[in-house]
Formats: sequence, C-alpha cells, structure tokens
Amino acid sequence: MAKDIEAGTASAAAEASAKEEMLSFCNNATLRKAARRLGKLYDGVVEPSGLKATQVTLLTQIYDLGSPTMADLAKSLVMDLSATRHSLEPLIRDRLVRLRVDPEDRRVKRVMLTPTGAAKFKQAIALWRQAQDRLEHALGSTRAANLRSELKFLASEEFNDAF
Amino acid sequence: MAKDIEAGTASAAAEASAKEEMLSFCNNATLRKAARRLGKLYDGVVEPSGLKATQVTLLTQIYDLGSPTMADLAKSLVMDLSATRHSLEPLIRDRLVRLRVDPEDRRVKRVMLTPTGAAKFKQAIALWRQAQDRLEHALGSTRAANLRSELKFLASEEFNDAF
DNA sequence: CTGATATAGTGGCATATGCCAGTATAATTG
DNA sequence: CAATTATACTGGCATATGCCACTATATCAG
Repeated sequence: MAKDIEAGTASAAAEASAKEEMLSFCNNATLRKAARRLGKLYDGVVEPSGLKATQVTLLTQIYDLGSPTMADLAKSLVMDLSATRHSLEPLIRDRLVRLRVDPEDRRVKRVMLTPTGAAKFKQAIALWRQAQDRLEHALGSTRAANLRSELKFLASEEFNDAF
Repeated sequence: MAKDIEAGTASAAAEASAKEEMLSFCNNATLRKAARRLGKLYDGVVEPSGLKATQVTLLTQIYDLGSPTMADLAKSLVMDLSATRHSLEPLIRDRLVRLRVDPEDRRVKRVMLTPTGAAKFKQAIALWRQAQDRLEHALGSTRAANLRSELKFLASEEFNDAF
C-alpha cells in the first residue's frame, strides 16, 4: 500500500519543496523533451514523403557528404557507428540507399543514394523546408539562429572535451 | 558503379554549393545531435548508479509528481503514453518502480518508487548533480539557463500550437 | 614476409520512443 | 438501466540509438 509511496517522498519532502521539481533544471531531460516535441512536429510535416524526419536527416547528410564512409556519416551525425548502420537498414531495405565496398580500402563501405533515394530526398527536402519555415515563424529567426548555434556547440567535440 | 553516386548529386550540385550543407541548418537534426552528445555525457556521469540518464529522468519525474498516473507521467515528459510504459519496464523488472491500480478509478495506474527505487534515486541524483555542474562549467550559468529556457519553450504546448 | 596492432564494419542484445489496434472501466445519454 | 462514447492502459510492431564481441582488412614492427 502507501508504504511504497512514502518510501522516497517522506524523508526528502522538505528538500523537494525547496528545490521545486528538480527535473525542470535537468539540461538533459529538457533537451530530450524538446527533441521529442520537435521530432514529432517535423515528422508530421515530412510525413507525405513516407519518411521520418530522422531518415530525411540521414539522406540529407549522405547527400551533403557525397558518398561518405559509414564512419564519416556516423561522426557527422554525432552518432554511434553501429547505430548509424542500424538506422540505414530500413532505407537500404527500401532501396533508397545502398552500400558499396571501397575498392581503395576494402574495409570501408561507402553509403550512397540510389536514384530512387535521390528522388525521394528531393521530395522530402521540399517538405523539410516547410517545417524549417514554420519553426522560424513560431520562434523568430533570431531566436532560431541563436538556438541552433548553442545546440551546435553542445553537439561539438569542443563541448565534449570541455565537459 | 558510379551511377548511384551521380544520381542525386549531378543535377543539384550547383544548389548544394550555394546552400552549403543543408543539414547544418536543420533545427531538428541539430537538436538530435546535441541530445545524443549530451545524453552520452550524462550517461557517463550517472553510470555508477547502474542507470541510464533517461532512467534517472523517469525516477525523478515520478518522485517530483508524487505517484503520477501513467498519463500524467507521459505528459510531463512530453512522451507518448505507450513509450512511457515501455520505458518503465526495465525499472519495473528491476523493482525500482511499481504500478498500482487506482482504487478511485480502476482504469488508472499509478506509478510509484519502491523503497529500492527511492534509494537508487537518491544515489543517482547525487551523480546527476555532478553532470549538471559540469555543464554549467562548460557552458556558463547564463548560457545554460538561457538554453534551458529556450528548450523548455520548444517542449511546450504553446510552441506546439504555434508551430 | 609474419605476427602484432589498428581500423572499419557487422550482428546481437538492450533501451528509447512512437503508432495503432484492442481491452477494461467509467461516464453519458436515451 | 442498457447502449454509446470517452478514458486509461496494454501489447505488438517498427524505428532510433548505444554497447560489446567478433570478423575482415590494412599497417607496422622485426
């Protein structure tokens, strides 16, 4: 019964009222909440392409980098190599992306868009721009640019090392 | 062969150089990259507790809210109800958290910390504070506070509706 | 050249998160 | 009160992401 409820709250009740919901101050929790919210909004906008916002990100990065190696792609996305691989699977299965061994170094696999993938990418990018525009409107260009700047710093190696 | 590589790059090559890596401007991608980076840093700091940063967040929110219903917990975390349920599973399995039907309304399940969970929570919170401190140091209190503020707005219903 | 070491990915397992269909329980309405 | 509708979850399936052990390939030391 109430035993479980008391367990954590009784002894620390005083502190709790003093610090008023700790979670409000957790940078990580706040960042994740924002990511879930924005992710869903972007997902909704790019949905007509049949892709998730994360997948549009993958296609865009592959496009931007040329035909990056798995490692390059992962690094540019601040993502685990293995996670990158797993994330690509649905796109490979749907023939939007393809892997090819680099003849120069047979350990390396290069990631590339198929013609289908390139077409899908263009369609998705048009939708993506709408999402970007909506955010600029909702937040204002200045705040948006500043926020991106701060987030870019958080994502950087420099911040990683400074932490 | 090179057919795939050309596919997407040939026609849009000119634009590409003009807009210089579109992904750099994607608010959603930047947010996720920052989340992955910070998540890993927080994970590392709270690791001695045996919990992931996301799990510390869950415990904290359960603690902060008292013994919230699943729906309340989900909403406060800007998370899907089902996702919340799934996220709780490892914590329930490890007996840190427990669910109980609300006698007032048998549809409702209240989430609560077990004594073990409350203890683990206190241990984790001490570590969490270190992570928070490290971020304040790395980013500066002002920037940190401002960033949290902007992220909180992104996570809000208000922003959701304005988008 | 050969063995030791470094580099690049793969696969399996686990958590994080979301959507949707289905179930249970409550509230509303005729 | 019975039928309808709304609410609160649960479970299954799918993607997102990370860690670790293992394999393949390249590099380097002797």
